[in-house]
Amino acid sequence: MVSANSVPSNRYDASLANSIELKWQKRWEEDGTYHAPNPSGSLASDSERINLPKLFVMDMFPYPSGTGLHVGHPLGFIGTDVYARYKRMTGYNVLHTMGYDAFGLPAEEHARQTGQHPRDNTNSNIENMRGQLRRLGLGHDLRRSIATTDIDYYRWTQWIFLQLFNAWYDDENKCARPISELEDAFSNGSRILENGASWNTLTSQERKDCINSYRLAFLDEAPVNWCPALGTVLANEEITPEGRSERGNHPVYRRPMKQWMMRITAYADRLLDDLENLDWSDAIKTMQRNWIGKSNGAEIVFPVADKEIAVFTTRPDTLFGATYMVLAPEHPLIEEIVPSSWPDATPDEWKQGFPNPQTAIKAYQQLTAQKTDLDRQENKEKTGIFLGVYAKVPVNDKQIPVFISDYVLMGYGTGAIMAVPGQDERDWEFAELFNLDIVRTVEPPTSWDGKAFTGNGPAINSDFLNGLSVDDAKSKMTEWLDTTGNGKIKTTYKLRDWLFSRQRYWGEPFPIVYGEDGLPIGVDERQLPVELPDLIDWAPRSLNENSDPEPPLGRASDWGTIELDLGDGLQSYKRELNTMPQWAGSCWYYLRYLDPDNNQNFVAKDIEEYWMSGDAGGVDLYVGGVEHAVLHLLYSRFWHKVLYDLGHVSSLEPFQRLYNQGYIQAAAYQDARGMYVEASEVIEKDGAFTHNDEQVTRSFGKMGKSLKNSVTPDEMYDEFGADTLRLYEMFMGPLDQDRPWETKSVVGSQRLIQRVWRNLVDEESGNLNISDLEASKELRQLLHRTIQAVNDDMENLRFNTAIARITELNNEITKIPEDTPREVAETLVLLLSPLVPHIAEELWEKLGYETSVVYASFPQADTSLLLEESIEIPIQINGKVKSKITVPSGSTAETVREIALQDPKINSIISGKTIRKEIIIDGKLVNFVI
RNA sequence: GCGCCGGUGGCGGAAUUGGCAGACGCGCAGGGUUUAGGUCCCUGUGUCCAUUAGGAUGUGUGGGUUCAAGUCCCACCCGGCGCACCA
Repeated sequence: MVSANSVPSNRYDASLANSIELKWQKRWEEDGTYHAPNPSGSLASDSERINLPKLFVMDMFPYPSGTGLHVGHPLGFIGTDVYARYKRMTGYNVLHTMGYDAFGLPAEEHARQTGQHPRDNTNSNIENMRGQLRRLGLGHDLRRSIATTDIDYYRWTQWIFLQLFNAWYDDENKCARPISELEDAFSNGSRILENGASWNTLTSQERKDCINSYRLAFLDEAPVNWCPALGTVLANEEITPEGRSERGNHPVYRRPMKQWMMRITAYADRLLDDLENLDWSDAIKTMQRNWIGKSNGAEIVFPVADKEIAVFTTRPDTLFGATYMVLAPEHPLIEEIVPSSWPDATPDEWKQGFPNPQTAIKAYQQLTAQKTDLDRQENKEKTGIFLGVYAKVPVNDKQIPVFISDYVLMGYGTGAIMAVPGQDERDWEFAELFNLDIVRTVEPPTSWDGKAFTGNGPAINSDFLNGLSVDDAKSKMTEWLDTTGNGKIKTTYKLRDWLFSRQRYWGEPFPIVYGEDGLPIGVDERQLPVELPDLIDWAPRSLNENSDPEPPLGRASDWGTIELDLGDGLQSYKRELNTMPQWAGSCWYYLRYLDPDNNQNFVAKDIEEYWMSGDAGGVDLYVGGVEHAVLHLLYSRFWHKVLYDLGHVSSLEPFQRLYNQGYIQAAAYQDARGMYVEASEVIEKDGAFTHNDEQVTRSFGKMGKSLKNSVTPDEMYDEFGADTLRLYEMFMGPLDQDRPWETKSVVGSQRLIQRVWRNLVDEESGNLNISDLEASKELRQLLHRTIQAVNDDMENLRFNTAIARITELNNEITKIPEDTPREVAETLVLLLSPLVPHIAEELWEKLGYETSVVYASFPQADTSLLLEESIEIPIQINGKVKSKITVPSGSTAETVREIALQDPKINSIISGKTIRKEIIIDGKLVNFVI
């Protein structure tokens, strides 16, 4: 039906946009337009592009959730797509694809609720998301797409696990090596056991235990984070600062359990040092540095009763100022040293009314155990109690009292400190509370009126250190400790080993079995994959903090036992029933993109070398949210370094350049009860907001289901089209910044495409409407200045300003009364094509090209056209602009000065006055000071 | 408390090395096209004063350096993020 109004039949509107978009999406898929050739293997081709420099662009892959995408999700995906398209047009073989991080809790929860197998649910979610991303026109090489749940994928995740299981960390050479080399070294005597025992005298069981204790993936009985609500244990990285689960915010309890661990601590120094060479934001680097938490210092041994207690300090130079010692309430030696009665002359305030140290200590320990981590953090009032014993300071033989207090943490250092109130604020506070001695060992400045002095200054009250600076005193004291055997240099880290097992169904099974001796054995790699069994029983279990975790795989009874021949005949083995955490699959997916069909190897060596080469090597651009700063990014770097050590990859780091995109936020509305109401139903009137005639209040937050403020891409396609959505998201602001979504502003981006279309195409007939005449000099100059600016912006991911420059150019084209000259029209289409690929393809085709615009050359500026013949220069008097003059470019300062002085306005201001100073900046401005 | 990032019109945001603040877009106002609304097109739009010409003022606050400061320096306020009794 032709409507009564007179909208031209070929106006660029949503329906035209949609038909163009669907046409090209189909064409691209049929033509394999975005297929990037590999140097060999199943994805090799005779394409010349293999000879171009490579570029590997990647997004943090999404979890395929059941609710689908909202417009906030694809911001980074569009950004990488624009960049990848730009680089394709400037002569790169670009690899860009998308995978799915598809193991995880939601699919399992869904299975519990519906009885549907997680695999079915996951696969349909992936299909749904693929469709949504395809509709956006993202230029992905879909042959390379993987899901972590694919058996052909997790087979190799298991293979990498075996690499870690079958490796140990050689501290001397600072790299991972095959575990067989360690065994050889022990048996031929080139390496001796830590406890000095002889390898030959060990039983075979003892040898296995010894070797197992060295593996990079190992079983350990250690306090872990047990979350009964989720039914699983969790890594430290998955616990919030409040001590709850990151997912779901459930309570978490610390309990010792035997679990799989990854020896990430062995890589602490390399993970820290190699940050230097990465092109990552300082914010993320700082977060990783904080998480690793390295501090250099010394371990000093204090005799206490008939025992020795080691403390860790970063300030060995202050040892002469140690006036008491504090142990963490959980310190294992407490029970062995606590006496049955208070020593003579113990001050009453140290006893706190308790009849003897043993009851006092017990009471304090109970008090601490009741405190949550949050209490312990928030309430920083010092508390503690005297342990009833004294320690001897090694350097001056002073007897100092030993306390326990919860301001000392068992999880850091040795769980014991020497307290130096003179140089430590916390110790000063504690010393005041218990009336303990305070000895300054660093002289504060004369103006100092504070308490503890933590700055630099000459050592005092410190015998052989007196007069030395803090740094010199540290090294001298460390030397003394070392030669006298009272201590040694020590480095500590906050980083703990990575808890790697989960009691979940929907994850990778471990390629591990247990023999009769109960020790873990790695499955032979030829027996991979270890496939997840199908489960029937999805019923939830009610667990509490005292329950033991129940791995769901334990319910698949046949599966748990297996007959294997591991070299000594067919025997029965028990399978590991835990599964790997979700981070396992995301640790290495970038490598599988490179060679997804390879069934001989996780990636072929030459293909890996081709795509991962570069300055320091790795993915050339990795874009994603800041929330993965320490989890995924740290784990992935760790695995990559292990693979590097074992010779499986060629680059030291996985991600050379990391870019954190911002989030799209949107207005959210709450009613009087504080409940969120559907944002799309809120009506604004005179600055007030109502929902069903009820007053609501507005705030801004991350777009999503919980704030009921989602806008879906589908709504945007119906109203504007995918190109408009892409353009709007790129135009909203810098890619790394959060920005509020405003549906009413989207029309501006549609107008730009509409005007470009109208400048090239007759809206009535749909025919090309351009001229073969040359562009005017002015237009051509503007064209080349635009080309220059857009290239610069694209290179630096500044898409918002690139779009502004293109808009300016198009506004000028709109103003010329004649048809648009072809050279301008073609350039405009090319400049726009990374941003709005569908309409660009359509126009490119109309312009007579038979090959895709995707591989056309991006315009390069003719620098000779960038110089202007004449330029406008502002003339200031006393720094304020009073007039402007136009002079030929390249005019001498003297000429500019003459013309400026002749300007009538300037002349009238300065006539009769003396010019005290003249500033003439070539081509920029003139300033007369009067 | 410590560290990092940020604060520019009604709104999103532009401004190489200090050199014309507010590019580009939204919104708004006026006009054109249209029976009307919408679409589309044109013009204007930091604030204040002035009918106009023009003038003053202006980048969180207060100081400073400079011929010239959104940009550099000092002190502070506000917002976001990270770390937080780490010895």
